[in-house]
Amino acid sequence: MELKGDLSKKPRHLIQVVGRRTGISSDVIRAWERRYGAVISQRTDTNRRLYTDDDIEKLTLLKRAINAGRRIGDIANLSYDDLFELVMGDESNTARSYKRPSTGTVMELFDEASNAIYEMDSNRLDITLSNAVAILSTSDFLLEFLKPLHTHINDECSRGTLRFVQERFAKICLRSCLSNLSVQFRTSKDEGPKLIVGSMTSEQENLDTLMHIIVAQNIGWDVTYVGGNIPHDELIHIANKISARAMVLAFNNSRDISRKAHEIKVIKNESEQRDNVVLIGSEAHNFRQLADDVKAIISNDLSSFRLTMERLYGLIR
Amino acid sequence: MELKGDLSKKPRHLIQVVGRRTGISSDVIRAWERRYGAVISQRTDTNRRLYTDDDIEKLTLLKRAINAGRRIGDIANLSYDDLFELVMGDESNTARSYKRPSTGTVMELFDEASNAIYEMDSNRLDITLSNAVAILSTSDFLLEFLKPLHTHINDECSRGTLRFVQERFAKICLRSCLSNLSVQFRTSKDEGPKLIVGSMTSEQENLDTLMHIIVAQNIGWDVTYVGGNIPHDELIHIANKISARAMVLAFNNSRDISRKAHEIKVIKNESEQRDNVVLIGSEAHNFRQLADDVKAIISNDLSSFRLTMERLYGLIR
DNA sequence: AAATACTGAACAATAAATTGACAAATTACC
DNA sequence: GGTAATTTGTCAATTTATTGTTCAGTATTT
Repeated sequence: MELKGDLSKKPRHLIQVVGRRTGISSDVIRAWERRYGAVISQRTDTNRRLYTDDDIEKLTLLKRAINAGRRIGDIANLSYDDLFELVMGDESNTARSYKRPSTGTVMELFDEASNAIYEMDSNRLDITLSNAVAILSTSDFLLEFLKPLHTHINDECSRGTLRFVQERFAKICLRSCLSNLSVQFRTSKDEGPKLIVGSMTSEQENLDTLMHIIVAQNIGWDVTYVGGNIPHDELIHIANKISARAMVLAFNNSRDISRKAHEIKVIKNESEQRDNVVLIGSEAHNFRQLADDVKAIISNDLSSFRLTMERLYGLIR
Repeated sequence: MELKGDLSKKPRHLIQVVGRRTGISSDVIRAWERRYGAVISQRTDTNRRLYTDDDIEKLTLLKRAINAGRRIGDIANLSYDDLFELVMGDESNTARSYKRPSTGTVMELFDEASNAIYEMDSNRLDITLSNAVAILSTSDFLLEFLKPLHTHINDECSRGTLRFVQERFAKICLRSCLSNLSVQFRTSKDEGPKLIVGSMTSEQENLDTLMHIIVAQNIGWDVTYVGGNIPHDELIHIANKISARAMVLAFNNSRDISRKAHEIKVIKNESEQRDNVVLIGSEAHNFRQLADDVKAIISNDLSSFRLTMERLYGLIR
């Protein structure tokens, strides 16, 4: 079914909506129009700006170009296609040297979220989280915002500054935000290679695992998440059933190391795709030796996980 | 159950009810009718407005559209279908293609979801769930679709037709859908009375509890959910901290009945709002005697829970 | 009799447009 | 290397449009 018909050509988005979707403030959108004619909107009878879907696309490209180091004055009046070429070139060259959003913004969001958690104000926390998603790029959101927030919560809690119920409350909100994000990513048109994510018996669910899922989806993997406490034979079953190209196992609990090690071996042997098992989580390091033996991969943090999954993705494609 | 049966076409709801269901104040509903002809209601012989279920649906969509940044004047006189497209586009940040099955009865949706679970196809399950949300009214979605699906999963699993990993996979998808829905409901400006939802030590999180949360939000409660395994003193703390007007406790585990009974008493005594404690879940019946003594309320199912919470909401307002 | 609902008008709050100014950062130039 | 010019995001002041809320007066329901 084609959605890109009439609708996307129709000017129908208010400037605030465009601002929220592109992460560009309304002031800037207007300034770009005034100064460079970047995107010239239609107007309503009463002079309100109305944008098309294509306008939003172009603004998003402009933002990406700026992130890659371009200056708005130089690129504002390029055609969409030229802009697209430009961005593709820039992003492949500058790889990951793009400019981070000013630390001020992240700090403010962080403080806001932290206060909302302390006050247990779920509305405010939700709003702050979705603002952060809107303003930051996905990897900044995870690496610069959510991951630090998560460790902050854990620290405060073990220090006693945060009560148990506050921790639980916060984590439920974060989980909800992450699973929300994950669903949004899921509905992409072309199906990527399948990835199973889960963890074994005696391993609970964990927010970090969800963050890893987002990263993998961001790369293009089609993720199936099965949660924690899954017996290894069940993991093998689902992996074969949906023909997964890789499996991610999360370890955050130091109990039963030897049993888990054995089960990892079994998974490697019995699973049809033997190559790609990735171990993540704070306790994954326990399997370093084993990983070498059976050719599993260990990823210590989100960044290295991204690299790993990008590499695997490239190999499979 | 017939989806668009006779009942839904019959004008039968007073404006007050519509206001509570949609979260739009009666004044605003009238203003929308007068100014933009948003929803033109039937009238009784004596000029009272009467609304159909479909009217409520449309108003709900209008509210969602406004949440997404639309202005009522621009969208009020769109048809239901156009409005639907609009909202779907707005709520998914990227214009993604929702297919809208025109004849999606509950049964078809149910089968589709059930198959997706067998196949462990998370994409299909997600899409089916969001279609169900879109097509059905909130209470139909919960009562006629999700609740049956949930029990179906449990049945199949205990019968052995469904593997453990399939159950877990399905429940994670449902949880994600529910928490997504809950966040969507949350973003209303006017703050309702606060409600704490959680459960005590040795009580795990449960999908049914999430469904109850949606129902409460639907009525107008401002829900703070803290999950399972929360010690009773922590529950008291958060209730007082955010000045909750009521507390919902979920019981789905038959262990430690007497300890829990004692803790309920403590909560009733020490909490500042003593009147409103509601016990839900499959094991809530164990506290029938106690509930009479300390004036707590027991709700066995979603429907009775809705009534209870509507009554409480009315008392507080 | 009290609560709820209706109408129409007035009011208040919010959001947007326009214009101009400012400051931080970058670039150009000597 | 230092200074001037340019670029560009942000903000304030003012005006207009939109929209939720309130109030007064009347009618209906319980």
